[in-house]
Amino acid sequence: MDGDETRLRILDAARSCFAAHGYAATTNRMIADRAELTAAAVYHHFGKKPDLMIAVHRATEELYRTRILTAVEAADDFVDKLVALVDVIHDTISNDPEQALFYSVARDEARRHPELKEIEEDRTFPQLFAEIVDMGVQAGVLGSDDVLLARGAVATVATGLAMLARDTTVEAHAIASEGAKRLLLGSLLRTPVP
Amino acid sequence: MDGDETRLRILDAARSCFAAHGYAATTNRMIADRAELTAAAVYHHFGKKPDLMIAVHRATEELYRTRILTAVEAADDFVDKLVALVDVIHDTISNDPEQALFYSVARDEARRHPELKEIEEDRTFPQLFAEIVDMGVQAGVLGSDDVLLARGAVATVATGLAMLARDTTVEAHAIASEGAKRLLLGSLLRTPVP
Amino acid sequence: MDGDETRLRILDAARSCFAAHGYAATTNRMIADRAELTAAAVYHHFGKKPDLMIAVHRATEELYRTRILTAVEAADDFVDKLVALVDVIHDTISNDPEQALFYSVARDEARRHPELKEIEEDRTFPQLFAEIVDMGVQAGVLGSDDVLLARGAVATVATGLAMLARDTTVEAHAIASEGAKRLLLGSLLRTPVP
Amino acid sequence: MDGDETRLRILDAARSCFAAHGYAATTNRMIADRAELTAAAVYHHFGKKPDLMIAVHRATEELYRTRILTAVEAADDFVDKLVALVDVIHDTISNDPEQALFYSVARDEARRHPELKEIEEDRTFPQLFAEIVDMGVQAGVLGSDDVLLARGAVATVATGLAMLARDTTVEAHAIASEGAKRLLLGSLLRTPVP
DNA sequence: TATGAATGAGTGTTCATTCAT
DNA sequence: CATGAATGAACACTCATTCAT
Repeated sequence: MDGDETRLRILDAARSCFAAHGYAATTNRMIADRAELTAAAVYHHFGKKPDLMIAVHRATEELYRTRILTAVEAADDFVDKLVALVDVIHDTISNDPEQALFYSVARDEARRHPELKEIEEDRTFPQLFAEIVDMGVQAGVLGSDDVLLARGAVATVATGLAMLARDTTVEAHAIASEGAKRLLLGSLLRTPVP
Repeated sequence: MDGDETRLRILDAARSCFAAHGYAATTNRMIADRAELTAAAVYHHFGKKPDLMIAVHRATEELYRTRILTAVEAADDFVDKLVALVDVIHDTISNDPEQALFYSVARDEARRHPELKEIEEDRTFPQLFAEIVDMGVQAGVLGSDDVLLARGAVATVATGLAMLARDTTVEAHAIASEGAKRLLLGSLLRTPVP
Repeated sequence: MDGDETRLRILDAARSCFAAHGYAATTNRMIADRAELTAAAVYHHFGKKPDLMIAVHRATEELYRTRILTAVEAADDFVDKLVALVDVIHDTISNDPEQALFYSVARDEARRHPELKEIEEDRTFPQLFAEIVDMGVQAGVLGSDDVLLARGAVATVATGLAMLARDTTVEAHAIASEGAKRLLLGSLLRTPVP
Repeated sequence: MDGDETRLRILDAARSCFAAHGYAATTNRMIADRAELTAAAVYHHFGKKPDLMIAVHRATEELYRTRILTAVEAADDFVDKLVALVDVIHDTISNDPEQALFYSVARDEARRHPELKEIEEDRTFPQLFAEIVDMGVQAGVLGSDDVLLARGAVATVATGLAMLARDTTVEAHAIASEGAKRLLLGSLLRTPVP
């Protein structure tokens, strides 16, 4: 029996359950059933419940991070990088809304349950956004005194898009994404966009 | 041993706990401890856990509704009514952020737990906003064909302010409230605001 | 408010509930509801649960005892007394089967719950039957060496009729009663019945 | 940690407790203690309380059915089959009176608790008796128009013997069994028994 | 006389977790 | 790698009982 594939099945199942029912209301059996396994098997692979939650969070974040970085690095111009950033966020959310839902649920639950503090303290996205903003500084399109402001702006827009996904249709989200692009391009960059 | 006062203490305690820990993670003992009572006493007054949650929700809503209606009706002009609406929302949220937090948590949990469907189906706020918008129509400041649009706008702004309260400082919320006023006045009314 | 009538209402309600659900499964609230009172009121009149059960038992027995004695004493001949005995048992059971049911349930439960030992130790019926048999001895129709045997026979027939009532129709019970008369008259008495 | 043996221990413990205290007064911890286990372990094997009660009932019935059928089929003549039937009932009851007690308690409780309706609806014994009576018809010793009557007679005698066991000594039960045989043989069969 | 408020002890049940296999 | 058996701690909820009013 393939261990890696099993781990993936468990992660998937756990993400669905946590997203749908929250941390406290999700039982190990629910996850195990969904993954077509025993609860003991879940333990074998991920240990205790908070560990599993953290693992799902890490996996989700890792996936996001890779996708975003890849997309941003593929774009040449910094302007294109920002556009690519918003696009990849929108695409990811649209293709798998459950992941976005899990992500925001995880943030909520981390605030409540001390055992999840690793999630609360996680800095993946701030760091990622800082890296992206730094690209702009190095390209000379962003003033170094605007760095903090710019990071905040990128974070706000990204978080906003993620939150929006909880109640919005795909179409509305697409429109919001367009708006987000305008916002980022228009207000952040020195050189006005044609 | 005053029944009414005890009921209030339980409602308060329950609101705090549900807001802080969510529905599933809140135990009846937590609530009882906070209200300085036994868990059995909570049952004596409110019955089962979902009933208590619903009671808290109803009480919160009732309070909001009364406050908002009173404030709006006290204002003469429709423009003043809108201003009063935003102000009272901001004041309420600033003075007791826990209530606002409970309110949004309740909505989230109602989606997850079928026993709470009474909360999900509650229409207090849409109706309230409809009433307010109707005042505008009767005052002649709102075209009757804009009614649905206006209701949506008011709802969006109100919900937005409530959500904002989850992560924002009081000052930032005050600023956002000002922005909200501009938005409502500028985009809804026939007669442009000077 | 009339205390005596209330006591009767409680006794009635309790008898029904105990008969229908047994001792353990009957709650004080059930009884109180049926008597249209509060559980605390039940306590006011009868004290703890076993006390109430015992009170119902005593009342039931007292009623039976009075009825039976009256009927038996009204008959002149000893033969007529035996006939009257069976008749009054049959009538009582047919008119209020719930009482008969309660009676046998009480016996069962007394064996299980030590708090009810007063019920188990009760000797009302054996004594009653002994009294009746003694009438036969004094009348010279029963030999004094047959006394124990006769008491046993009367007890068996009475108990049997009571038990029968749990699953039988009124008609069938009437027939069984006739049979019981034959049995008693034919096998107990010295002088053969014409 | 043998699952099957544990299940048997739980069934035994549960039968004892239900027989002694009735359904409502039997707690899961009592059963668990008697089986030298935790209450949670009982749940692991049998689920909820009614399920356990039903399982005990089924097991008891299954055992009875097998024993009776085996004994009856082993007898050649139909007369011998009837004798074997009474004998096996008497033996079973004498050897393990608790089982017989459980059986009658289960019937009583099933009438009271709707969750136990599976027990009330059970038709194992009527069917079994019907099968036995059919053997008599096929052997030509019973007229086909007496089938229903014969089934009733067998059922009555069997139930009577079971009920008798609740208050009688083994010796008295043995005598009653002899009487039961006479009754069945004398009144049911065409050919008179010598 | 009758009630509502309050409690402590318990009940059935669930669940995260461990462990031998 | 995966499972079934087992547990301890907890949870929602109930109930008999008391007491002040």
